[in-house]
Amino acid sequence: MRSARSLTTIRPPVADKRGAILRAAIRVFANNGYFNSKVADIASEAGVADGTVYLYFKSKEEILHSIFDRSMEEAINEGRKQLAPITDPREKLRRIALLHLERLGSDRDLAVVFQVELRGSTKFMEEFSAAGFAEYLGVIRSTIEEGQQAGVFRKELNAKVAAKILFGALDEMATNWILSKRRYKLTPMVDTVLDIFFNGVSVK
Amino acid sequence: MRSARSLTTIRPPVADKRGAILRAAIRVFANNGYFNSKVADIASEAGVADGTVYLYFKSKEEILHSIFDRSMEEAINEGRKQLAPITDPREKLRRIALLHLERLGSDRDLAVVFQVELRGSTKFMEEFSAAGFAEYLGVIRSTIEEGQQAGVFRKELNAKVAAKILFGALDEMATNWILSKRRYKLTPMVDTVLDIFFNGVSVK
Amino acid sequence: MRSARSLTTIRPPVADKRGAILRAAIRVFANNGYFNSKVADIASEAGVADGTVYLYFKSKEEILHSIFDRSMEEAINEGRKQLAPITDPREKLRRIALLHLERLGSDRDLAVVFQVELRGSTKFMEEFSAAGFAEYLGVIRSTIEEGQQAGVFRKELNAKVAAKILFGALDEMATNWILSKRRYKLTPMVDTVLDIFFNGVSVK
Amino acid sequence: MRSARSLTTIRPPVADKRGAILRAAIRVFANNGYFNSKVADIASEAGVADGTVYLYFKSKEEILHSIFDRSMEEAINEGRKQLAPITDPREKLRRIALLHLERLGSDRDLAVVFQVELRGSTKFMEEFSAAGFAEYLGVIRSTIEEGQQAGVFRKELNAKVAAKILFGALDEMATNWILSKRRYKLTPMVDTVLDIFFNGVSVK
DNA sequence: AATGAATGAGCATTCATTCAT
DNA sequence: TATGAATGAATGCTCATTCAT
Repeated sequence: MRSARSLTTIRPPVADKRGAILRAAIRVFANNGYFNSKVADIASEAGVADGTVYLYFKSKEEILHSIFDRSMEEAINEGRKQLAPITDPREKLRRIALLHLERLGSDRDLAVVFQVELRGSTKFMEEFSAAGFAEYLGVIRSTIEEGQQAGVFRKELNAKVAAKILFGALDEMATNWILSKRRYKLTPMVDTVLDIFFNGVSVK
Repeated sequence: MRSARSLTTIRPPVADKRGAILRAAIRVFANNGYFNSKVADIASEAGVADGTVYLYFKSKEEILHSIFDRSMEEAINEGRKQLAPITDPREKLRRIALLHLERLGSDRDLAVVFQVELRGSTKFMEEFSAAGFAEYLGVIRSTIEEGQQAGVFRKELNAKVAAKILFGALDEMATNWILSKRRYKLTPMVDTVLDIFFNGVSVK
Repeated sequence: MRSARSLTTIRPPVADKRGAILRAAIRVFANNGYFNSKVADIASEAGVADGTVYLYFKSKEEILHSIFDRSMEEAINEGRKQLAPITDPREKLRRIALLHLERLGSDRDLAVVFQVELRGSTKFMEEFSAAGFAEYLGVIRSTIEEGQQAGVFRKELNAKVAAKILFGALDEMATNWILSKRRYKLTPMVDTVLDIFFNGVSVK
Repeated sequence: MRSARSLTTIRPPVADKRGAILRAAIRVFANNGYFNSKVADIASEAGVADGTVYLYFKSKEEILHSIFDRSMEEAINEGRKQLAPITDPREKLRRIALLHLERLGSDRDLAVVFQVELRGSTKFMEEFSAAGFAEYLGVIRSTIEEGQQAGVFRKELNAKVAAKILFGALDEMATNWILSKRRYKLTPMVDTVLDIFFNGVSVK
């Protein structure tokens, strides 16, 4: 009996296999790139058999999508929670920027997947754009509009374009941080970005 | 005389095969993505045999690199020429931004390759970053520094970070333009970007 | 009970896939030559998918090596067993020669691979020479030396050269047998070869 | 006129291009093996353009055949000349063996082609066997028969098999010499081979 | 649910050969 | 004769996916 039981118990109870596979995929994609990563690599990194991957994901591509979806969902939920009590548009944008860089800065592998691997296909980029990203940009945009309404940001500015500018700046900070050989903290970049951005969009 | 002439004209004057292959590759990569593009597709698009591709390029990957190299070289040469006579830092930056968006805006396929396909591999991104891109960022940065020296831009700003912000904003304009379903002119975005950026970095 | 058994038997018992592939390769190589044989041919001859070949062998070349290795190992094991009880040097050599021609004579395809395909590359020949072949020649040689010690073979002869002569003679018998259009028994050739060889090396 | 003339003369007068290509092929085949040798390699080694090769040979395979044919023809002509004045069967065999090893021993590359490259295809081996080789073996055989008639070689021996034995021994000497790392003279091996062979076949 | 052996479509690259000059 | 750019058929190997156990 004991032997039978131990046989089952020897293997660590990888309870959340889906999660394990997803985490493994992030690591593998970050190291080799999506197209150069083999499903077998992901499986072995996750400690499961090749076939098991297909019990949780329909295809290799779906894994990439799931990484994006899950991360965006987490980020958006966390974002909503943190933004809820804030009313000052400037403060809101600061929080958004901070969350943006904190999230990427705290998980380099995930950041690589987001900044590099997810960009490698127009197909994905289009969906990406259509899905979570548009929503994200929308949040920035309406916060800017709030600021315009409140009279702190210049009314003549196109809020959508301004939102893209802020996003583009943050995005570039993240990409540069990943590619840089030097190791520095990503979050502090928020200050310069917002210094320039706020000066740029504020009413004098 | 005519016959002699027609002899030369019979076969379509694919004189510049290397160029033809490069142009074909841009189209094919833009449509299918680098990894989903077959060398055979490029060859047939260029109107040459599969093997001919390998007379001009060592590998599929080298084609991608060559696209980048050739385009960057052109852009840099053109840039130098246009920037030479300009002394005002603001004007210089405007010219840079204009060239940036004009170039991408005038060749959607090339833009797709630059904004999407070239981003899909850390390996390439690192080289990219190391090579032309670093130089490009350097030009923006030193122009900003000139502005700081001249007393038009705030001295306390980190010029390198400011350069990244400007680049990131322009880059995002380009990426959004590509992914957008709506067809609009890319170049005019320069105005908003610079409006905000200049207000952001200028001494009051 | 029977059903359980039949479950196992339904799929043709290609139990030993590795062995099946090896046997198929011998047939294919013998018919087309190594360089003209496609991995796909081997796979289909073995009744497996192309990719399956690569589950058992790293490359086409490794298949050729494995054929050699496995056959040599078998031959050497069988040889050791049969030679062990024999003490008379002449008798030993006769046994060696017999085994040599019996083995090749009983599997024409294998013989073709050994006599023809394995010869077609200096690279392989060198390894071949370095590996099993040198050992094989060494056995013949030391048996001849035993005979010299025992006073039955002429002491002034270079045993190594004598060994090569015997091997060369046997090898030629095998090659001729393969290439001949006529079908005859290979083993009996041993008698003439040894008649001449023994007369040639013996003390009068 | 002078200019016209010099134009023709500038290029070194590779008068015998066919021969040059053949010699180049021997070198290339010996170094890389027939299947790994590219026609382009042969052309460049011969100092001609790729296409030129096809003005003298129908195909890559024909080059290999021509190497064999030309060498055999030379060998046979030389052999006939040298054997003509000899009447003693023993002396004749000695001359044959000597010519055999001298020829191979004096041109390692050619030897490699003969001992290794030409063996790599059953197809060729069969033609080889049918063509020059059968004739060669026939000469040895009839010389042995002369010896039997003359009462110096044992009448009960099968002359054809005896011929193969001698050939096999010489062939093995050549192959071993090629593959050996040590550098030694090939021709002296004739002595041991014939010592053993003559003792083996002679009437006591 | 889990396994991992088996599958087979897919593709970059090579190279013998041709042919316009 | 000679050239060498162009051709395009040919193939070893990979890897996402399936499925019998």
